[in-house]
Parts: sequence; structure tokens; C-alpha cells
Amino acid sequence: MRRILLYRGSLLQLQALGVKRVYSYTLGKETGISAQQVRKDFSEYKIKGNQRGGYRVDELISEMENIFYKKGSQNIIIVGRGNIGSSLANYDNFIQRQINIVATFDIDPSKQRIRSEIPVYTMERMEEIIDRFGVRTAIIAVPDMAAQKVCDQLLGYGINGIINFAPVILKVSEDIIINNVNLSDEIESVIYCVSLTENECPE
Amino acid sequence: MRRILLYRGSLLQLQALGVKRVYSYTLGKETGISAQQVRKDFSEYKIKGNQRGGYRVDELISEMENIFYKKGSQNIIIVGRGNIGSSLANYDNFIQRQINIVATFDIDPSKQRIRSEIPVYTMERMEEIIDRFGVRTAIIAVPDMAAQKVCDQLLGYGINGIINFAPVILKVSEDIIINNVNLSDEIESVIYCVSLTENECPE
DNA sequence: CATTAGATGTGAAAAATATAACTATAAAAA
DNA sequence: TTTTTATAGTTATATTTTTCACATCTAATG
Ligand SMILES: NC(=O)c1ccc[n+]([C@@H]2O[C@H](COP(=O)([O-])OP(=O)(O)OC[C@H]3O[C@@H](n4cnc5c(N)ncnc54)[C@H](O)[C@@H]3O)[C@@H](O)[C@H]2O)c1
Ligand SMILES: NC(=O)c1ccc[n+]([C@@H]2O[C@H](COP(=O)([O-])OP(=O)(O)OC[C@H]3O[C@@H](n4cnc5c(N)ncnc54)[C@H](O)[C@@H]3O)[C@@H](O)[C@H]2O)c1
Repeated sequence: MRRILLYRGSLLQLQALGVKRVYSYTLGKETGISAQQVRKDFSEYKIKGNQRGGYRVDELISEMENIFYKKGSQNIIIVGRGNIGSSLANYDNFIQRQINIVATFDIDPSKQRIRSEIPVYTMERMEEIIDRFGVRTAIIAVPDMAAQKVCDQLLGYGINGIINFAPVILKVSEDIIINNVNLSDEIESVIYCVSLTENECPE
Repeated sequence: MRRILLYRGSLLQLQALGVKRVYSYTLGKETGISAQQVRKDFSEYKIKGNQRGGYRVDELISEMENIFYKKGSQNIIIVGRGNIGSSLANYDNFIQRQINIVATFDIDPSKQRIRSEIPVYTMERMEEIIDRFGVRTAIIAVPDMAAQKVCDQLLGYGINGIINFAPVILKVSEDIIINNVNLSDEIESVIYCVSLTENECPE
């Protein structure tokens, strides 16, 4: 699944370059995945290629759209319009992925005065907006201390998927999907790997 | 390794709450990992607990610091002081993780006028700064089209670890550590999982 | 038209990872 | 002091994931 998203990223790049067909090993090389793995993944999803000419790029992309976008474009919200929240709200390319940010929320009145394409609402309007747009998924971009509280609030309004940028482990019931994006960890793991490779060959 | 970072996150939370000892199953419950797995991971890193009283939180944390920070604090740079680049530059808590952002770079003169704790330099000064601060790891936060070019430039200056926020697959040699952080994918995978769980029980 | 080269597709083997079951041990209780 | 008990540590088992090997097919070629 992580790999399918990778393949698609690579395929979109290739498509932009005008490439029409790919072989499993081409795509593998692009994404750092073995050719067999690529084929296995495709066979998992019943994606068929041409046994001499590889796979058609446009066909693969649309197959992947099918996997992810059965439901069409999804409305989501962001809670916390600080640094991260604003970065995400300003990002233009989500819509290409059928990710539709309909609103952001912040407790701070000064943030509520922000004028931008994507509105900033007070926390009081959260339930109303969630209902109106049929929102199921939310992004938490509030300070660490506020994350659990905001999370509980969101769940109360029927949200069942959360992307959480706060480095705290949220307590939720089994059936809620949580994706913790910990940017410190992402950086730190690279630092760690770099220091490892340097030590492997000490001379 | 991903799990070790998770454990540490949870342990830091517990420590902040004044908790002194944890059992494998406590930590497991916190992080959504089985107790056996926790013990196995610890035994992997030769971390010892007390066979009746569990593990000491402070000991575990310092063991983990040992794993990650053998080298002490690491100087890193950010290329691209746009939305994401600025968010990261403004984030105060990296220093607690011994991640030390020493500089940011941007091609846009208006960005170079930003006044903040962390300076914004022109691209010309990159080599100088990398050398001066012994930087090994860099964050790429430039537009998609510029990412590969910036990447090549960084590698030319001796960088060997990259955290890449652009949704492009960078071409680099084997020995370079790349961590692609694709925020669209992070969001999309949650949307996908949510839609799956909704379909599992159609009635 | 038959042949061949170069792909895919897939079942089996291998490797990695996670789970379970068991043993050893330290602390608390009797 | 001995017994009990709860938990770490470890070995064995199961599961999942990846890789390998090869049969299969398609398009080009002579
Ligand atoms: N900025 C980064 O680079 C970065 C890196 C790693 C982790 N994080 C994490 O991401 C989260 C957000 O970081 P940030 O830098 O955007 O912080 P920020 O301070 O810039 O933004 C937080 C926003 O949340 C709002 N807020 C506070 N309490 C709230 C509440 N109860 N309800 C609604 N809104 C509330 C604030 O008004 C503010 O606008 C934090 O948990 C942080 O630890 C950020
Ligand atoms: N903002 C988001 O939420 C978000 C989400 C997903 C992915 N991304 C990706 O992250 C990257 C950065 O996004 P952003 O929103 O911060 O973009 P941005 O446009 O806000 O910032 C990019 C910065 O890079 C600078 N820049 C452009 N070319 C450069 C070059 N050759 N060398 C140095 N600097 C250069 C620009 O001047 C600008 O300041 C993009 O690849 C984007 O696709 C961003």
C-alpha cells in the first residue's frame, strides 16, 4: 500500500515526461523496489500488463486511482492553523489527489482573522462544518498539550480518521484510523542512518 | 527502529507525567505494540529490566539517547524557506532532540530578507556553511521541479543524508540516505483506510 | 509462418518478522 | 526463610513478506 503510493508517484513523474509504457524493472529502479515485488504487487490488485511490452502508464495510474478514489474527492479539515496547519492549507496540490481541505480551525482569535482561500473558523463551528461537508478525516496540527483534547472532540463529532502531527500518542478506540506523522523522528532516523554508515567503514 | 522512536515518544510522555517505571505491557499498550515485541526489541539492544519491577523510565530513555545520539547534537540545514521550510525553521523543539538547524537557504531574494533566529542565506553560501558547521544532513523543501537539482548540489557539497518533502523520487547513489516524507501520501492513506473500514461492514 | 527474445505472472522457497510458549529471576508475601 | 507471584528474558513456532525460479505469453524478426 505504501508501495502502491510510491509507484503512483513515480508513474505520475514518468507520465509528465511523456513516457507511455513501463517495465516492472523500470518502475522498480525508479522506486527502489525489486521488479518481482512490483509484479507481485500488481498481481495482488489484479493489474495486468502486456507480456512483452510491460505496463501502460496511463492504465496503471487509472487502476491506482480506482484503488484510492472509489469514493471520489474527500473533504477534510485541519485543526490548528499555526505553522504546519498553514503550510498544509496553502498547499495547492492536494486537490490533484482529490484531497479537499474545506476548513481549518483555531482557538486563537488572531488566526481567525487570516484571509485566505481556505477559511479559518472558531472551534465552536467545528461540528456544523463537519456535518455540512460530510467530513470523516481530520488533521491535527495543534500544540502537543492540546492534541488529545482536540482528538476527543473530533471523535465526538464522528471523525474516524486522523493525521496527527503532534508527537504524542493519542488514545483512541480500535476502530479509529490514526496516522502519526512525527517530523522529528523522520529527521532523526536519517541522522542515525548517516552516522551508522559512517561508522561501518571507520578507515 | 521505528518502534524504538515510538517507545521513546511514549516514555517521554510518561516521564512528563512523573511515571518512574514501566512494564513491557504498559509500554506496549501505549504504543500499540505487543508486550513480547517490546521485550524482544529491548533485548535486541541489550537493554535490561528488573524481572519483577519492569523497566526504569529514565534508564530506558537514556539507553535510547545512547542509541541515537552517540555523536551528540547534529547540525543540519534546510533548503527552501517556503511554507514547509519555515514551519520547520520555526519549530522550537528540535533542539531537545539534538537536531540543530543552523541555516536555511532560498533562491528567492524576498525570502532572504526574513529576520528570524535561524538565518536565510543565498544559495551561493551553501558550501561555505556546510563546511563551517560540518553538516551531513539536509532537508529539501523546495518546489518539486527544483528538488533533484538541489539534491545534486547538496551531494556535491558532501551531504549524505536527505529528508525530502518534495513528492519526487530523487536519483542518488546507493550510499546516500534518503527519507522521502510525502504528506499527500500520509493523508491519502488515512482516507483510504477510513473508506475501507466503512465498507467492511456494509449493513 | 515459425522462431526467438524479452517481458509478465505465479507457485515454491527463503528470509524476515511477529507471536506464542516457556524458563528464569527478583520482589513480595506468608 | 520459604513460597508465591509477576514480569523479564529466551527459545520455538507461526505468520508475513520478499525473493527466486520458471512456465507462459506476446510482439518482433527472419
Ligand atoms: N512546525 C514544525 O516543524 C513541527 C515539527 C514537528 C512537530 N510539530 C508538531 O506539530 C504541531 C503543530 O506545530 P506548529 O509548529 O504548527 O505549532 P503552532 O504553534 O505554529 O500552531 C499551533 C496552532 O494551534 C492553535 N491551537 C492551540 N491550541 C488549540 C486548541 N485547543 N484548539 C485549536 N487550536 C489550537 C494555536 O493557536 C496555533 O495557531 C505541534 O504538536 C508540534 O509539536 C511541528
Ligand atoms: N506545503 C505543504 O503542505 C506540502 C505538502 C506536500 C508536499 N509539499 C512539498 O514540499 C515542497 C515545498 O513546499 P512548500 O509548500 O514549502 O513550497 P513553497 O513554494 O512555499 O516554498 C518553496 C521555497 O523554495 C524556494 N525555491 C524555489 N526554487 C529553489 C531553488 N532552486 N533553490 C532554493 N530554493 C528554491 C522558493 O523561493 C520558496 O521559498 C514542495 O515540493 C511541495 O510539493 C508541501
